[in-house]
Amino acid sequence: MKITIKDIAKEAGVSVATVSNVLNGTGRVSEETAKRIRRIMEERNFVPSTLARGLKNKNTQLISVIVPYLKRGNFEENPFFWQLISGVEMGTKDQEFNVMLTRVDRDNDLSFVRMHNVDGLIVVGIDAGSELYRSILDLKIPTVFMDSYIDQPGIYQVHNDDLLGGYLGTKHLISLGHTRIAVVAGSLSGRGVDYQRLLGYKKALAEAGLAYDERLVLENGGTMLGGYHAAQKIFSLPEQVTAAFVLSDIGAMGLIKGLNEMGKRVPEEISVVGYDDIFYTEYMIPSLTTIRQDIFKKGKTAAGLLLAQINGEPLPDANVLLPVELKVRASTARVL
Amino acid sequence: MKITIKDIAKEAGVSVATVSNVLNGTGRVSEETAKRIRRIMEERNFVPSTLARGLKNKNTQLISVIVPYLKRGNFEENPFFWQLISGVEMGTKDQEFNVMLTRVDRDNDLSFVRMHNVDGLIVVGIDAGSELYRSILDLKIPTVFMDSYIDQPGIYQVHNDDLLGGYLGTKHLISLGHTRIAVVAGSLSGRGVDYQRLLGYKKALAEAGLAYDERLVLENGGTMLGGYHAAQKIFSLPEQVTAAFVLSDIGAMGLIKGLNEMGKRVPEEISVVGYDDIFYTEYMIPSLTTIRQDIFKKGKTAAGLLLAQINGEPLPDANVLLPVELKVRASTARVL
DNA sequence: GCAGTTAGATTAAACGTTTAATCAAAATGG
DNA sequence: CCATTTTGATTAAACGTTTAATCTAACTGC
Repeated sequence: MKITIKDIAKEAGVSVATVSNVLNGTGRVSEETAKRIRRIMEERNFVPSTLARGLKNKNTQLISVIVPYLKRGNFEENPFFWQLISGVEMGTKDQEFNVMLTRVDRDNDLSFVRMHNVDGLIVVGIDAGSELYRSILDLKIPTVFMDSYIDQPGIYQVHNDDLLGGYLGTKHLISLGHTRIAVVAGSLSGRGVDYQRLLGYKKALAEAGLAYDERLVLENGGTMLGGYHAAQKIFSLPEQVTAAFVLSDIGAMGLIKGLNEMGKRVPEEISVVGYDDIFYTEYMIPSLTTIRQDIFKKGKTAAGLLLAQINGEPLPDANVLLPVELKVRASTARVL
Repeated sequence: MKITIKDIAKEAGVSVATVSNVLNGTGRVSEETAKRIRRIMEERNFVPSTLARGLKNKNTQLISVIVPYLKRGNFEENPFFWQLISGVEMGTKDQEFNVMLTRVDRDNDLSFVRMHNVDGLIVVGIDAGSELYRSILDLKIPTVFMDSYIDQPGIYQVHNDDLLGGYLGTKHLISLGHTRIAVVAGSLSGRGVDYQRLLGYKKALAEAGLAYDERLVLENGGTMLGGYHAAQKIFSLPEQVTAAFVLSDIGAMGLIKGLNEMGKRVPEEISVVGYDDIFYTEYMIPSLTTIRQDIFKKGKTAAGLLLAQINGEPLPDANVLLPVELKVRASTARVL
């Protein structure tokens, strides 16, 4: 049924080794024979089995993106991840790698990596203190970490400048006259992206001579629903805030909806800044002021780093920091 | 390095065949030996190589979802696909299948299927007249088609009741007093979902004694931007419409944004109905009246059908029709 | 006590590649 | 013209499994 190297060899009247050699450009094969073999492969529509190849030389052209601990829905609702994965996919395509989708649950089960002999891993937003992190390192396969701020040498990492992002968003609000600015973070446990962004927030406050008030910092789990519920919380704060910096666009979407239902007008009564610049920001009503990070590019960069690692190429930099940018749209306004 | 069946065999003092037998529950192995082997496998954290397995018995526990011809961005922006893929993933997980992500471009390159010995395919929204469709059938591997309305026996298919969806959305608008209802379809070439939904639209019109006016039917390519641009088009129609039925929520999002910018108020001046019920419908402003199809379930169903096919189980039905439901929210109102 | 069955294992081939080790013939050089 | 090198190929082992074919010893029934 399936056409193998053996069939090609027989038809060309050579040994399988010769076919393998033209396939890989190894060994010595006369141009004449090579041409003939190539023609036959073309005709017969031959595709070498990655399985057999992988078995022999331990590579499968398969990489996997791991997004730890995200509950169902929680993962799907956030375009961030999809843009990321899409970027990864694009970054691997030219080298004929394929991307396997894997959600790793609390069970920390990574057996799929060895089962499928995955060549490399891209891990998003993991806590360096977690058991999963240890397990991943134990696999000893090429890995690129993303959005994890791991403080350990020899680890390949990709980040956007989260501190700067936190700073820019806050500064923008301050420049509009806001002084009481709530922060709605996804999760502040660990030393991840939100922690960095909060550092940026603090920095901007300090620069403007404003005091940091931790009561203004909320957590929403990075979900729409969390953002939605944050609306009420924001108005039960000790002192009235005039702006909110939500550390995900998805959360901002929920928050604005909540505010809307409470009769609070954005941006007239309260300004909102998001984070990520997902597809929908321009289409939201009002369109969302946000911190843009090029997620697609981030995915592509991580893929590049991973493939270089897999191919044993010398890496220019093991720690890539990508830029962020403030996108001012209609959800922020000068304070009255 | 990697621990194989051979290592287990040696440690247990048996042959590899015996280990393989306890692994698969085949052959005859005394309970005593089996226990010992199982313990050693546990201790050594043994994971059998899917590669070697696949090579021997031609299955790889790998399936692939194919979404044909979607341009970059166009794919990522629509949560429909992610929900679908997520559903597929969930539907395969218990059987230890993994999902490979593959975007097939105009080049119709399906070589990854044979390269990785993919066990089965889920194909979304393909045109039965296309070359790609032929190529897929030529692969002769288990396949489930989704949203494709293929008129050919022996093909496994999953749909939501698109005709009913088109009917319900239209009827809802009619019941609110609307008589001039624009349709913004993604693409009406071919006999796909939008065609079916349009049939439903026509049916509802006919039932209400309203004439079908094809000038009211627009195409937006199923994108946000397309929906956005449709806003102007709608107001250049020969006669004023009071409602729009957009055949994707994403498109509706764009349309509402466009209307908003034109100073048209939704739903006061124009009602909008979407289609899909993606995550964001409840969070949109106004929240979107739409036709709900359980996309996640659709993915899961397709996965079930595919796995049954792969496992050679008798299939209850090769043509599954899932229900749809009208979700009335805030984007539709009685005509003035 | 013996033929026949059964339980519990082993052997070896096969899956589709790659690759190191060989080999034969042709080309080269002095 | 012979020894050496080069060219163009082949052979065979290996990768980690599965599985049909065997084999041996123990058990069964009469």
